[in-house]
Amino acid sequence: MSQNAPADPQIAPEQGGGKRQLLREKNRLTLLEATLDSIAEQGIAETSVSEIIARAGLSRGMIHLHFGGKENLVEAAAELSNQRYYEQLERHLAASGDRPQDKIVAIVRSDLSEEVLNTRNVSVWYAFRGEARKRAVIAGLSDTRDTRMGGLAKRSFVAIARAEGHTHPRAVARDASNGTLAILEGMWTDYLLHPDRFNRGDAARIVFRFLAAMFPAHFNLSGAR
Amino acid sequence: MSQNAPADPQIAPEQGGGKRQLLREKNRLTLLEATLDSIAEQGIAETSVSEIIARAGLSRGMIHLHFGGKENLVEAAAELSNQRYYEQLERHLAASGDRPQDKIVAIVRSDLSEEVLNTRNVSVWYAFRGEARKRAVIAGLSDTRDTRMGGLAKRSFVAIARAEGHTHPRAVARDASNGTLAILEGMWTDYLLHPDRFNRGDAARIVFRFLAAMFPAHFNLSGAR
Amino acid sequence: MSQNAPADPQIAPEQGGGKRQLLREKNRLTLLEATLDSIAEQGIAETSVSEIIARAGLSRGMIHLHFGGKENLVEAAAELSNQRYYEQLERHLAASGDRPQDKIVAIVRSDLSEEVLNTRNVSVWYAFRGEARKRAVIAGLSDTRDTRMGGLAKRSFVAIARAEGHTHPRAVARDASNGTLAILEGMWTDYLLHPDRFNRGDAARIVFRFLAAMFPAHFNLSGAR
Amino acid sequence: MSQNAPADPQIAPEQGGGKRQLLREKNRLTLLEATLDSIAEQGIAETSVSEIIARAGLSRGMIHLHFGGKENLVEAAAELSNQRYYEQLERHLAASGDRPQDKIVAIVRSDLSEEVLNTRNVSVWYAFRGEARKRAVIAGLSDTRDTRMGGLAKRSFVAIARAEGHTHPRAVARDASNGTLAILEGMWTDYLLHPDRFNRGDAARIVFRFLAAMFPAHFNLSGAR
DNA sequence: GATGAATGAGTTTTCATTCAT
DNA sequence: GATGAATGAAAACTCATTCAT
Repeated sequence: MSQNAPADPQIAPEQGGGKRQLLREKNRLTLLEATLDSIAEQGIAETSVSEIIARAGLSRGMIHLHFGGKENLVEAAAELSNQRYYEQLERHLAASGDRPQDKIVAIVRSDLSEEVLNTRNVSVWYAFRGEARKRAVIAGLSDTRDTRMGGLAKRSFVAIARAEGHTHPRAVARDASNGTLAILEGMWTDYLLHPDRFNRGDAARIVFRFLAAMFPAHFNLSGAR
Repeated sequence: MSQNAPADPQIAPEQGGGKRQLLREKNRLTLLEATLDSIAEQGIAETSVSEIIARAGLSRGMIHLHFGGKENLVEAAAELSNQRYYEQLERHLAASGDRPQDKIVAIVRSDLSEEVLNTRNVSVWYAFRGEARKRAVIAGLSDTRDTRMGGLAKRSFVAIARAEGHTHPRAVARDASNGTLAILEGMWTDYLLHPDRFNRGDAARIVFRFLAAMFPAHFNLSGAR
Repeated sequence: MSQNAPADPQIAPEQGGGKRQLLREKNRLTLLEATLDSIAEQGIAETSVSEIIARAGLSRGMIHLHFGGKENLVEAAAELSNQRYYEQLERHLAASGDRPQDKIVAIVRSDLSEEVLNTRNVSVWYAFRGEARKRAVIAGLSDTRDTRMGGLAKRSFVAIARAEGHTHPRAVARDASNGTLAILEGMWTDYLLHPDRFNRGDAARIVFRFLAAMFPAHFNLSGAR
Repeated sequence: MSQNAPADPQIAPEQGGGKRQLLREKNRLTLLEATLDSIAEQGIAETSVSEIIARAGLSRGMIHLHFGGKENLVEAAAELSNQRYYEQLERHLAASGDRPQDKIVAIVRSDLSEEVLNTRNVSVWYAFRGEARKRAVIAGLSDTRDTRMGGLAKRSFVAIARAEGHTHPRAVARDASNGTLAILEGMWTDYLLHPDRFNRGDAARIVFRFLAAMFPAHFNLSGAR
């Protein structure tokens, strides 16, 4: 039953708690990963406490010990998933050039990268979306996305639209920003429903097909100028 | 063994027969509507049999009498929702002009219309999406969408791309079709997460901003030429 | 659903009810047979009203119309089964000789005959036995068996024991009678548990092996002198 | 998915461990006894989970915790009942002499003893018999009986038949063995249907009346030479 | 008289949570 | 701190019976 029982905590009782603390953190993470795995594979409804602890190889009580209940655990898992999404985004942005079109390209590339757009993430993402209406915490995560990513995209597109000489650069930029993020959303749905026939290259080309049409001086089909 | 095979309503819906049959059909529909209401408001996980019958004002046994179980009921509800989506689409298509751009406009208008894109539908839609990975029937519904709607969109865009003189009209059309449907998907997500600040006009304008950029001879910001 | 619907009773409404009465009786019997079939194949617990009407091809209400409820139907089926058992026994007795050993042979032959000892009957019999403790009516049926068959067997053995010159013919006869009926019971159990390897000839030989040992002047291994 | 795999109690029943494990085992047994009581008094069909937990004074969930469902519980109860039957038999055999006729006497005595042949056991036994056709596990228990007990009886009778100078000792022994076990079966049925007028002495005498007739040098009416 | 849709009490089962060890 | 046996409310489902047609 407890083959994966964590190392005996009695081993170093007066060492200051450092090891203990580390173990705690490790168990916490194991539970979160097990939860995300289960949600990805079984869906939220099928993700029971028993399922989670079986995957984590930890004891039943641990969920309440660490998270105070299943609900909190699920929300923490949503937050973890969201946080990882942003870490990837920031990584891509950090590695990108400074021109506004570089930022847009980085956003698109990140959103379609294997690290972000994969079966597990997409499954988890849509499972949480299905819960968004009922769970404030989960709904809130998407807002963060809007704020951080939407703001950056919009600012970038304003610069691009100005450079392209549009008469109403702000209006164009707002639509371009919302539209780009919407297409990316749509690509995720496509991946969800057809993980086998989905193709990252095709997805990127579609996005840039639209962007190139709108801002020919800044984008082309290959993804970046 | 089920008490009654859930009678196939298709068998003899209009053979006169009478009040009995009609009432039966009405009850069936009441259950389906109650299920969709509950899914929209509580999510699939919270949609219990008790919840459904309380909303429907019908008896507990009826769910199993008509559908053979909760699972089948939920799937039938998904099918009903899907079917209604298509009815709206066909209505818009029937009322549209015959030019290819008219068809695209009809698709966009239908997808963003109040009858289709409303809180209830979007909630239900995303709840089902969260189940798609686990339920073949529900996943299948989206395929239908691809087939019927995707096919029409693609054919329309091929004609448009040719008329615009694109060198690779089929490739352009394929991307335009997938991209347009992807944006619409994204708009639905936007509506899901921000039903209050969502604006149909803005959404349509964003779509047509992209389409106008790509096919300036066929689309403009007002939605149709 | 009602493929086997009985002939329309409206056909001959004022013919004096003769046909109607006949149909009633036929439906009653169809229900009883369906009940016995179901009990034999599924056991009493699995024999639901739905199961019975599906087998009988009759309507749900009919059970209450004819028997006033499932319980009565099951008891009527038990009585029918019991009655048939006696019919076979009487047939064998009527066809037998008049000597006491002929009667014993007839009882044994009847009890081990294909018409009496077959899968359906044995299954039904043991299903009812399992209920005997709870259902007075069913328990009562076995008493009848004791009375009629036990009485005949005992009287026959008294004559046989006297003829064999036993010192306490009544005591011997009582034991021989009870013992013979007990062995036959045991043979039924054997058939229940091993219908494939059961052999009627072996069963008869075992009975007569015991009887021949006890009353060598009246019985031998071939079953009758 | 079950919350806990129903822990196999064989795994570590005597490893010290402690009160926890002991209590668990006690609860398991309490459930089994309550089940047997209920089956004996109400029959299998009336033995609901509610009935069992009311008798056991334990919680509803425990049945699924320990056995994974009612079906398994009933089968475990059948096994327990069977096992106890064998324990009594072995006890009688161990206390018996070594001569073959002593073994036969021990089998008969055990089968008719108060510890084995009592209202509860007989009711339970016949309830299970009624299920044998549907439940492989329960049917299998009777096979064990055949194997262990039938083998011993047959071997004993072969020795007896040889000593009595029978020309075909093996054939005689086989019939004597099957016949003896069949009579005992029949005695159980008699007890089931007439627990009040059943008399152990009479039952034993009937058995030995047959055996004495067949093997006069080895058996007499008092039960053993 | 016959039908079968409807009922709802009662069944089995699930599962987040608790808490003695 | 960690464990996992125990709990019991609530879930899905069954099914004999009723009764409008």
